[in-house]
Amino acid sequence: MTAKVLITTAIDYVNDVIHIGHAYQKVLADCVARYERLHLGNDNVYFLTGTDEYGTTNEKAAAKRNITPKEHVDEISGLDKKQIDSLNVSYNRFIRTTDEDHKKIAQEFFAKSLAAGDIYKSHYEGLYCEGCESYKTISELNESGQCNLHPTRQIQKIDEEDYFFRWTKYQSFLLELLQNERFVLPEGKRKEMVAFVEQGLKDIPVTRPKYKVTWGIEAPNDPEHVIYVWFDALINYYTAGLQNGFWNDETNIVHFLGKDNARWHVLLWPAMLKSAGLRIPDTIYVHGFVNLNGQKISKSLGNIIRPDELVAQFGVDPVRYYLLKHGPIIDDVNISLDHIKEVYNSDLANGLGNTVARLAKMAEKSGLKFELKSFGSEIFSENWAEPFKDYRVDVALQNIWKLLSEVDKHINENQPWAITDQDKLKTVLTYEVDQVRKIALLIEPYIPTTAKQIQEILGKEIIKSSAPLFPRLQ
RNA sequence: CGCGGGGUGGAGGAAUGGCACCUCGUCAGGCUCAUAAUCUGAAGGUCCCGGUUCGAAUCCGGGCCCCGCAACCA
Repeated sequence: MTAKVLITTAIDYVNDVIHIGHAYQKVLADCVARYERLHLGNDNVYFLTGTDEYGTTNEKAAAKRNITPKEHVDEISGLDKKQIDSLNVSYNRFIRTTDEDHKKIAQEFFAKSLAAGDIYKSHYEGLYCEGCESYKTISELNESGQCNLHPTRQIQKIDEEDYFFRWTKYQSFLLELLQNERFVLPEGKRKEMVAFVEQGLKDIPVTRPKYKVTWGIEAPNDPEHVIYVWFDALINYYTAGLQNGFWNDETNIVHFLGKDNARWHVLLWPAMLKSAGLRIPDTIYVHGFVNLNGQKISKSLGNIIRPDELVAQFGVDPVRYYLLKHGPIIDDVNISLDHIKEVYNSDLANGLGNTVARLAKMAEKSGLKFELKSFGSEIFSENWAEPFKDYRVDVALQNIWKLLSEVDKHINENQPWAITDQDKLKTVLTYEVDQVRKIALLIEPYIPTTAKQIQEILGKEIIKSSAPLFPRLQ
């Protein structure tokens, strides 16, 4: 068992503020990070999230708004951070690829790969639409080879000098790496990746000429080039991990990301690390996407929901609870406000909140004292914790709710309200109070604020009832 | 024949050859500590056609339907 763990999310590109789909990933990683902190201790867990800020898109967006790229990315990154904070995500660092330390370390990384002979100069040939001002692949064009959005313009053939990364060199290394069943989770995604490598990789450009893009980290070997945005972005994990003592063999390194990012993280990133002679991550966990009312979340559909809007409506813990229980841990899922409300009422109001309320009331009425006990580390080998090995926070949560349901059953079967014998009453209520005290600990990774509230209500020798934790929604 | 995922009671999800399971909802009953709560019980299901098998949601063939991806949108 490794003693330390580094948990990362993908860093979000700042072309737009993150929405509820991105937020799922942060909450997922946060839940795992909080679990690991309970398990391994705060100092042995490092949790990283942040923003990816370079590239032409941002340079152009800034020009359009008549501000500098830096001003543009500062603004969006700040808004992203606010969204993530609204969900009570306990990152150790919010990294930005424009941070000074990252620039330096990305250049050093690039230099290592260069020294290994894996970066070479060549021509990049591609298609370019002047209307879109972006590169196109053949599949993006219509039958007559024109851009769908600008069919009147002639597609330009671009042939520029770029530095390329010898991705092909690492093909067999990657296949070998993919033999490890824990390298990519869930299982289905690993197989997709194997299939992709088997089709054959192609070396890719890792720099852009400065006369086209200035908003990037300068290539250490050539002041006329900047490092391609994806190459630099991946390095963020190493930037933070290295400086905090989490990029080493004592650390279990886990990346959480969405399915669209799988190829880069599973196939390019390990090849880059290998080339630079650095440690490869242990597990890349790939989750699905969130759909809203059966539709893909997108700007053009105009159906974007921001995390803080949901938090304003339901509260931070209910949103976290919902995402962790019903989020796209493997496959895509569909969410709706009605479903969130339904789950809020059944699991939180009728479930957890009601159980705490009925128990607190009976404990108060009894006038008894309930001694405090502490729970040992053995609780992490119990059934509820098992699914965390595969990051199945949803299954672990179901197991925790089974414990809760057992308490309700126990109350109904023993009818503490009808017990007149004080000793017997104490035995029954003590068991039930202790069970819920334990549950309050187990839910900390999921709904930390509520966990604290329950600990305040029940975590005392003299228990007093209090207002409902989750008032029913009509 | 570009690649891939999927179709399970009213809703959402499990189950990869062996009695179809869970949550929500619905219905009936119990209880009264609790937020119209909670407990017990019940009804209701494997997209269609064919095949393999003692046995198929699961494997094979065909069909219908949904959804992703196609090398920088979690």
